[in-house]
Amino acid sequence: MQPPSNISVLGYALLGLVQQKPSSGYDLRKIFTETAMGSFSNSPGAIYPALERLERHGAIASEVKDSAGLRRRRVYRLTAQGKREFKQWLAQPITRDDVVRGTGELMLRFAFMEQALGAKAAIAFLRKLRVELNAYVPGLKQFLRENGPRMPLSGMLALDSGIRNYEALQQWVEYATQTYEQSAANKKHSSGNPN
Amino acid sequence: MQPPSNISVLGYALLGLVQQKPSSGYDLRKIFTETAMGSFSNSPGAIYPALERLERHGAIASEVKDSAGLRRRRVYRLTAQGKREFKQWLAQPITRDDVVRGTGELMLRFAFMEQALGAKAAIAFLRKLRVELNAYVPGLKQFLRENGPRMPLSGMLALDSGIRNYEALQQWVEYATQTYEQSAANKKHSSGNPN
DNA sequence: CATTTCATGTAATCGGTTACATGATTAG
DNA sequence: CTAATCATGTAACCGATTACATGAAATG
Repeated sequence: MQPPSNISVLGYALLGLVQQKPSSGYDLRKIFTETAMGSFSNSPGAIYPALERLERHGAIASEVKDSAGLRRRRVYRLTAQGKREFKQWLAQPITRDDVVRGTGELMLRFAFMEQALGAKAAIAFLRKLRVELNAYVPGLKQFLRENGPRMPLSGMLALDSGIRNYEALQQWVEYATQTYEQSAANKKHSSGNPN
Repeated sequence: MQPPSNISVLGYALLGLVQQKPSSGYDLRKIFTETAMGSFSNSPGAIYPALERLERHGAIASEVKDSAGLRRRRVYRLTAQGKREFKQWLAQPITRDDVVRGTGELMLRFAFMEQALGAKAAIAFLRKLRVELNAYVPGLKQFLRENGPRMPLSGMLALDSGIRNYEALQQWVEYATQTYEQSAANKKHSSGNPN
């Protein structure tokens, strides 16, 4: 239990992916280049050291596989400790800072949330996100109303773009909440906190 | 004319701000904490070294002012070279990577564009952004259609959120374009490339 | 057989984070 | 006089970027 987890966002992204499926560094790089997770670096100089750090930290463990004529691959899987730390990261309360700093990390957390914490946690996350957005967005709009006229047109528009982003996020929160409630209604079992 | 400009995004944000108005490090920190530019770090350990680098690089110049009982302030202004490099950054063609990596930097560029390059450049920027978005977004939607059903619900929704962001941006591009065309029509002069 | 793709690394550099330090000025 | 705010720094650390290196297997 090293000095309290200093895992970077990239680190958590990697944890989430190896949790879904044990993977090699190469697999993970491919995910970053080929799927919609392109906001992360796919460079070997980022991923391989990050994996090494996570392994040293005890969050993942590796095993070299030499299967069937293919080149040797070092496959990582999540350890029990890693799962614990990953869940902790997911379960963090949403802060205003999370919303200000950009919603990328929040979305990353949400993307992995259902699998790791269950549907109930995902719904609670959405509820809290709605609250934070409702607390934050009106201030932005007010700022635009008050200062917009005095700003250069492009500056004002850039700010407007940011606001529209948050508004789109608000709408998404409603949509996502509905989707979850429907899905919870459809299958009557659902959503106990999975191991 | 040092090794070709290695200015960071924060660096360009600072250039843009001191271009609008010569400022001290403290002024700039306040802007990052108090206005909607909160995505940038307001920590002294980020800003003061960044200003020093920019000055060493020759993009800004400083002057210590001791005006009227206040504490000494080191006020930075943009140099001719700095203005040149700043414009270069603004005038860069929009790449697909700019769109994939996140639209924050693009918006920062747009926010400063009118003042530094004129309305025509801003309109051209919007046109190019529209093209890039039209080239990128359909692929994302297709990916969602094809893989969504097989993804965990929260993963699918997170992807959907990203797409909605891009769609909101597309709508904003239309709105911003119209706004600029109106504003260009209103004042018949407008939009020659300012010095 | 040559080239591409698979797959994992390594080294230099550098910017940002965190935390601490310092002094001057204003407010209560 | 004390506390808060103004204002500028500094130092340790660390993660990401960039670029290079290597070598094996598959492809043409």
